[in-house]
Amino acid sequence: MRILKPEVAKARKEKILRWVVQQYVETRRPVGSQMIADGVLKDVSSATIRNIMAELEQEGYLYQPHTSGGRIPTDKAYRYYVDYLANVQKMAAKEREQIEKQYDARVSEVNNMLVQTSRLLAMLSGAAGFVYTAQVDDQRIQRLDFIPLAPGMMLTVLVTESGAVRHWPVHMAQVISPAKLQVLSRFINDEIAGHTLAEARQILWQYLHSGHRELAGVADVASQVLKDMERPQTGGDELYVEGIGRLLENTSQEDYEDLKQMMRVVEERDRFSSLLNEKMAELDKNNKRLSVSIGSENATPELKNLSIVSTACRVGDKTVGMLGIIGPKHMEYTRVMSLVNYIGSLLEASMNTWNALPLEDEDL
Amino acid sequence: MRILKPEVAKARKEKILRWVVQQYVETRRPVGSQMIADGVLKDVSSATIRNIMAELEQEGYLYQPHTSGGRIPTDKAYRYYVDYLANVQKMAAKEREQIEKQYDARVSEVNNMLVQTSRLLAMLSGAAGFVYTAQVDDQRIQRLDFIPLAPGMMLTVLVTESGAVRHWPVHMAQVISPAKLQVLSRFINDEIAGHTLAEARQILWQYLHSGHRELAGVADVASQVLKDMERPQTGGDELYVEGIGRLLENTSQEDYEDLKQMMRVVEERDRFSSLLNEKMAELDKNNKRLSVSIGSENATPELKNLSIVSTACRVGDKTVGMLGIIGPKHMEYTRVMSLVNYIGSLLEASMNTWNALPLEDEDL
DNA sequence: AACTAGCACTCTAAAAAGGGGGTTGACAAA
DNA sequence: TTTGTCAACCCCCTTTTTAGAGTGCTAGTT
Repeated sequence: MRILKPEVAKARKEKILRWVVQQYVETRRPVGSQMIADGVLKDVSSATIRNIMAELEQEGYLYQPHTSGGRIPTDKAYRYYVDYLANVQKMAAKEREQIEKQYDARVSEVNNMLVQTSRLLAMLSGAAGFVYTAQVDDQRIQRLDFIPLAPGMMLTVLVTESGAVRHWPVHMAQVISPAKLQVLSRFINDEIAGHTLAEARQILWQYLHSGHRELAGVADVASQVLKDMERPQTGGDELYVEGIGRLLENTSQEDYEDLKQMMRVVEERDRFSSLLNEKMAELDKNNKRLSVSIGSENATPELKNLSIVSTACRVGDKTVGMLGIIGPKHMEYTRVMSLVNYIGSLLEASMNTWNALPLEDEDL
Repeated sequence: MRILKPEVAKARKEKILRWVVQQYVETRRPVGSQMIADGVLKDVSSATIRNIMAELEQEGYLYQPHTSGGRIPTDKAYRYYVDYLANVQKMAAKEREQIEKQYDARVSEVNNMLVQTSRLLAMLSGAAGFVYTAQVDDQRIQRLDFIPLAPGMMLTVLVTESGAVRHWPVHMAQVISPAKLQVLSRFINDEIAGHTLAEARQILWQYLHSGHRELAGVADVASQVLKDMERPQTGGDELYVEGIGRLLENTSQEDYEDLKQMMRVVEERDRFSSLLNEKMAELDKNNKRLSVSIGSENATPELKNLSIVSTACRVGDKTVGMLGIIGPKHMEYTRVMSLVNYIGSLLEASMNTWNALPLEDEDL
């Protein structure tokens, strides 16, 4: 009689778990003991494996969709797989290079960097890719300008340090002269560049109420602008999702229902963006970058059969957005994780170079 | 034997055709002679109807998916239905009112009018809604401004008369001072407001080459700007598509394949937008507003099982974009057509009020 | 104790078989 | 020109059968 050392037993168990996950991801069929015995544990009989699988089922890593006919991984299994088993491999250098080339080509050729990035994510992952830029409220402002459109109307244009541009029309109570707008714009940009929008409001409010002399002539306009800046949706967030079609293609009809539910969540942008905001906050708290939410780990029950792999984007010390992919629970986590990770770093680099060259004083 | 007057015969034929279309749209099942006899032509036997249907099949309006088991309308039948049989009914006043209320609520509350409009289209039609704004090349410009970001970089912001805003970053060969940008911006806006982008290029080029004195100090910047304005994608088009999820929900699994193909076309924005551009040109040529493309009438074979109902948006005498819905071939054309028509008029009105109040000279 | 072999049982997915319903074409009669 | 009738047809739905894969259990082996 042999007594198995605990480590050996554990290693074998993990090996089986990993194999079940990988096999299931690949074939989309429940995995049986026979298959494992034939495939990866040739020195052990299927009966033994059955016993171990029964244990794994007890512990909540596997379950049988029907009494007899193979087992499939639970969310807990995926989680374990992602955390312990899928060693986050660095991407092959040549693959990295190829991605970078595609990225550069897209970003330089077309102006909308974010859309292009989400498309690239979708293309390379075979799932849907998204890029999200958070509310600009607590991002540092690079410029804030006002473009006169009509006597009672102007366009406010805001540029953050990460290069995000927001613009929105503002109806003014009274007629304002472009000259005044220019004075105000210059004043504001001198004072608030580098501050967040929230701080900017504060600053402007103080100057206004202390009767700052530079603002004397334009107090009326300034107060209008301030009022506009206080509207809740000023500088709202932006969300791009691309490649839903690709997701449809890589998904069999069984998952049709899941996809419909996902679409419902994604198309109600608010739902999805608040989800991402939570993720962002959590990553910040734990000082991590990459987040993987598997099935029921998602806050939204509609996504219980999908997974989201995402990464935070930071400019300076601020998290300004997220990007990632959303796809079926049974995805190639290792590949997708490194992909998201890498493209995230590319986008982050783009955003950071954007404000690498601040305006010099003498230019102003 | 009775001899039927030709008009009567024709009327009956049309009645049957109309009924087949409507019935098929409603039930998604092939329509048989019995059903017609029971439903709408009670004074005629099913055998007679069979004969007439055989004729209709000969003429290419109906076809049988299998030898025995009802007939379904061909694209030609839908076309006939749309052109002659579906009298473009005006929407009921109370429905119009309701739509307008929703439209106003959305457009005033959130700043992105176009996204909101396409969502509304999707919601009310049960299909996917889209709004497209064409290249701004031949739209009249309201404003063209330059925002300095860094010594060698600025953001160009363009506002058309229809209120469309485009912005793109420009890398400058040399360092430019914001002061120069302002001079240039003022000059440009004085000269080109009301002209198209193409004309603006022309004008700027002439001034530059004739050594206009106002441009003397800023010639270097001006030539850079001109160069940028000549890039082909300057002021490209914009396309919003919303409600794909809704389309999924209202579509049975039979059409799964069609939807995937559609997604492929729509997600390759260029494909879809060039399609829309063709439609726009055609509408302009025939001086029409509403366009209905049924199945194989679409230029793209991938859309052979879908229909597009769209309408042109004009500001002044220029067509600046399109909007509409894309959905299954078997849709309620009458309803959708009047819906698209009406929402189109709402958006057009919004765009036209945008520039109702031009800046007065003394303000500049 | 740990593993294996074998067996009876379970369950599914796919194929095969069966029936009901509705349709068609043809033809003869009105 | 229209109608009534009828055999043949074909789809779709349900039921049955079959093959296959997997499981749990038990007794035996190492």
